[in-house]
Amino acid sequence: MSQDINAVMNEYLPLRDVVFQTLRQAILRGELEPGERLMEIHLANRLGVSRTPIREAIRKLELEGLVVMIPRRGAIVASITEKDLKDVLEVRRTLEIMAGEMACERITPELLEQLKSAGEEFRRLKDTNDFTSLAEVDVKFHDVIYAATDNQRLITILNNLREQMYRYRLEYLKDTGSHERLNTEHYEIYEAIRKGDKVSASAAIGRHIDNQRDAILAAIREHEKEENDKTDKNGKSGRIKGRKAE
Amino acid sequence: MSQDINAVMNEYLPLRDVVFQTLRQAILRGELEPGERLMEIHLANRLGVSRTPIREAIRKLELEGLVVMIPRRGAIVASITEKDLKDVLEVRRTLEIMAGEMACERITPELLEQLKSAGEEFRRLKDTNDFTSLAEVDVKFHDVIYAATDNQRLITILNNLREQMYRYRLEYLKDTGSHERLNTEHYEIYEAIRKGDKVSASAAIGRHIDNQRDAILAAIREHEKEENDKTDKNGKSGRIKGRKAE
DNA sequence: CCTGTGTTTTTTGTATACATAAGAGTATAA
DNA sequence: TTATACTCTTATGTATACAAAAAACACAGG
Repeated sequence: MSQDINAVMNEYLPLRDVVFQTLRQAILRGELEPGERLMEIHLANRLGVSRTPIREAIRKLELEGLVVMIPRRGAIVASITEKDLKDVLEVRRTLEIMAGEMACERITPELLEQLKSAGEEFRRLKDTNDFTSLAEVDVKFHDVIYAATDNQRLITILNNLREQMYRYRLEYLKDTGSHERLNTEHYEIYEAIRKGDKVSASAAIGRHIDNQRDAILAAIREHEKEENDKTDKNGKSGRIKGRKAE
Repeated sequence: MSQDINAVMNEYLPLRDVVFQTLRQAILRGELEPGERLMEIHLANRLGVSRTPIREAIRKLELEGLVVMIPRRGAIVASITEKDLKDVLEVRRTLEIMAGEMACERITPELLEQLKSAGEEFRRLKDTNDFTSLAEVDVKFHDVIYAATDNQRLITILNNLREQMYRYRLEYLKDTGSHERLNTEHYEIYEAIRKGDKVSASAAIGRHIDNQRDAILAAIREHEKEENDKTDKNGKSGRIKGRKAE
């Protein structure tokens, strides 16, 4: 079909973009740990390209805040402090509420339908152990609300803020006890948007993010505690790359 | 003084960053027009560096959305549609209000003092024709509010959003009729924050941004009308670089 | 055992080289 | 005149080369 032809036509991706997406994923998934150095030659060999695309990808990661440059030293994976996360969540809370209120006014019937399905799918999955799918559906749910705002800038910013905590998402979704509450919250949000009730939508989304916030912060603290225990016990911590940077 | 030593120590800036800032300024000030191509060799010669730093700077501009890449064709300066600007202003309005409310709670006496001075300085300048200084003071006023939020992520996003319209700022500040109103608005905002009155602060900032919005949109429409008149009259429009891109 | 110094290695920052795609221009044929 | 094929130019995309800074190391001296 012509769709395929189009796909082939758009198939061209500069190496720098491939590298960018690869590194980005690796950082957000935690495969590259905070503090770990990104050495150009090493990455170039590993990915089978020259330093040039690597460097250009790093420039983008730099602007996105996923890596930090140390002059004449190169890039290291940015570490997120608890303060950073609180800041991100504070902004995200405001913008998620904004998006929800806008969705109340602007959502289309098709998107409303999609929102419903996403909610239902979450409900179906909530008692399974398929955390990856669960995370995807959760993303989908919010994506629909974003799309309903018809504000591309808002969507971009919200996606970016959300991705900042991607590393912790799976972590806290493993707390199965919260699934029921998440499900309820989704339903409340859906209902509020369906009715066009901005006040309820705002309140529900606020609660939703607050709960997420608490869960993520708890997960982080748990995670850090484990890390400390590990390094305390055996000095030669399992991995070299785990080193925090100054 | 030791401040100077420190300055010298931090004096090192990779060429890519110099180029980045240079190009960025040029775009935001309108020296590089929307649709204009950024050709690497040309820029390299002009700035006296090789293509490498130019390319790395372009990668950052790309992520920031200030340029758009066309595959195997290079970068062109992104053009802002009216919809884009409305989107930006919509998000900015929400976040400026958020910042104002946070400032009500968290502002320190020193920052409050700075806010007062910035307001007063604006008042002093408002009847002069020094639009550049006026713009700077206006920036300063908002910067103080941002600083008071103690939320670095919010500050970064707000700065970015504000810069998106930098190209139009001088334009609309030339409308001297609005200066008195701007001055009043600044005072209202200052007073609300001083009192810690979130409701008033929110309302005042909302009005402030709404007015700015109207002024900027008016300036753009005026600007575009002029452009059209120009190109309509003499087919060979004065500049090659003015060409819009597809 | 620690400390300071000179040397080597590694890695970045920048420049340049080379292959290829896209576009412009040109000549030729209908 | 218009269309088409062919060349030629230009600019990008990627790889490589080279200089210089920083880190790692070794070694002499206290």
